[in-house]
Amino acid sequence: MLRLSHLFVRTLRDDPSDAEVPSHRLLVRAGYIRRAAPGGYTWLPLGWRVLRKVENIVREEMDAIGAQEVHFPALLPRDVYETTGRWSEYGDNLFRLVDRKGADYLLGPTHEEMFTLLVKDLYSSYKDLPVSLYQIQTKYRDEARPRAGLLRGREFLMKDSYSFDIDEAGLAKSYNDHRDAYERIFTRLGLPYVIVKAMSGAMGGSMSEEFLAPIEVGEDTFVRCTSCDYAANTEAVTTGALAADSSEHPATSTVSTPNCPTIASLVEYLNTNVPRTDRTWSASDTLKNVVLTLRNPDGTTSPLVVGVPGDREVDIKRIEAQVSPAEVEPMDDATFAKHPGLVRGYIGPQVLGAESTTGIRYMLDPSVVPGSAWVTGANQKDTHVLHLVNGRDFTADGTIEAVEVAAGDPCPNCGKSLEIARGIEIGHVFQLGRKYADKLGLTVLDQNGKQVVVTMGSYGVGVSRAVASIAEAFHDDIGLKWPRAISPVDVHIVVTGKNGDDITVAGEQLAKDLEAQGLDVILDDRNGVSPGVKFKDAELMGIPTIVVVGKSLADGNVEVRDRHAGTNEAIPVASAVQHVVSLVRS
RNA sequence: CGGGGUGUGGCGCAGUUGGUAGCGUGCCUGGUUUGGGACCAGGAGGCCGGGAGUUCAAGUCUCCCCACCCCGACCA
Repeated sequence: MLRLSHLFVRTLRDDPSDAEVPSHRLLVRAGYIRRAAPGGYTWLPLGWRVLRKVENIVREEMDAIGAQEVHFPALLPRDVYETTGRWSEYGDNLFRLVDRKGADYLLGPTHEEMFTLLVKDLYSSYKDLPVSLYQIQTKYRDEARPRAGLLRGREFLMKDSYSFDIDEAGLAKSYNDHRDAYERIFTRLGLPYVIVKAMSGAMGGSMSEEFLAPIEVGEDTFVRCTSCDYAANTEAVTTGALAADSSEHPATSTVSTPNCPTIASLVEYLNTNVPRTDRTWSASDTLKNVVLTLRNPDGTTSPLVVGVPGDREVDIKRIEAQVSPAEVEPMDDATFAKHPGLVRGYIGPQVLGAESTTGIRYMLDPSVVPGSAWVTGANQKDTHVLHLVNGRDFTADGTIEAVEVAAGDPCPNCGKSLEIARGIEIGHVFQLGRKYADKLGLTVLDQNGKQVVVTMGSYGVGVSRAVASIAEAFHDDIGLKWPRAISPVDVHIVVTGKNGDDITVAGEQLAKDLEAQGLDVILDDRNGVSPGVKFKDAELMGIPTIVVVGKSLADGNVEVRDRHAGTNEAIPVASAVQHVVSLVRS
């Protein structure tokens, strides 16, 4: 029994000034967590209970698919991460330290290497596979900007697991097992989620999906279809097959377009001086050619021009996801000047492409379909060309998903309109493939005695982040509202009487009886605290069922309040225990 | 790393033209209260983020640094 007269907790009347998002504000105000360091939080007794409940649900579901828990040191030697190149590649986000002998160490941000080496250490036969291992441990990342309390810290609790299989079919099964387990985990937590397609990126895998809690304060932007069940991270959105433009277009013509440095001014000029007969020109008739620099992992760079419709923005992150591990940046002025074939503001595809005069690689967004006609730069100042047709008048080196996805874009699955939403990444399932096994030499002998490289999957759940996400999903102006599965206790009893009177005696008895039934109870037995304060605290702390033992005891009743529904029901004292037990167990 | 903001008792804040710090809340003691953050009285609690400077005198002015929050960049 947690007696509020002794529980180590202090609720705050005011919002802490450094907290912005609801989960952060309320978890601090209700006495669940305290900030202890930049991006680091102390878990107080109530918060610790919630965290452990989430952790246990995750653990049970991992065990249920046959995954086995292990525990690593947080302090890891440099050489392990050197082998995979991550000591340098991970960059500033890695916490590095030096021991007394001058040896380099790091605090684990994620544990692919450790798991891979652990399996290599012990297993060497196909007969040992498949196997899935997991850990629930604190991860350390030196985030550039920790924010939003628990949502992005520098130290956080995460469950990550890794599957090891001999072949693709095995990996697919391990992946699906984890995916199913994650669905069960988030369902049990009561946390709404959306599964979105994600980019596998530099990790070199294939299948990758994120579990997002659709919450406004989330940092991830994703799209979902308003009609079918398609959902994807914005970087991973693919454009559906678009029909080629088969219409007849006029021959190309060059026009003088003085003082038209922007798309808007160009369109205005055209409508005034070279109007179309069928309709007016618009930004979507223009082809915008964006000059980028590709920075390869070995340090070399190469230019890339991407063509998109003039009414659309370019999404560099989306491009980057497709050219990974290369990085993409806008071309700087100095580099631009080294390409005399490029005329700033008047770049056209006639001089672009591997076979062209400049030899600069040229890629088109798929929305620039074959056969479509465009207004674009004529590669000389103050001059544009009209009716330049893709395939007739120029050829690109290929297509690349380049435009910033916008609400209203067609769904690649069903063609209806997409919407944009925000979410918190609470889980990620991912087919890693053989990248780590290759680099670290994790092989086993197959049935023919031949060495084969093991294929891996990687699967994460942010445990501490899930606590914050649930707080985001379930709260109101006055406090938290925990789902039963992770509430720190089952029932919160408010006793409004004075020490030793009938009311406090009845409250004590009810608490004992409920506990005897196996329920966890908070008893607000504070003496000399006014009922109003007790009600406010109960609502702030957010236990789903609040029982008030107070003035209605005179009529033989207690009040049973539902924090989620906001209801208040008078229940006879005699049946109170049974009533509450059935509520909690339902 | 760029832009903006804030640092003053535990928490939330005020502090004017420079004159040696105050309010609310919380905490302690005594008393009165007890169904929606009660009341009275008396208390404890502050190196005003740090450093350097200007001045007879700095919370207040100047310079430098640090921390935190927000936006952006970044983010398995």
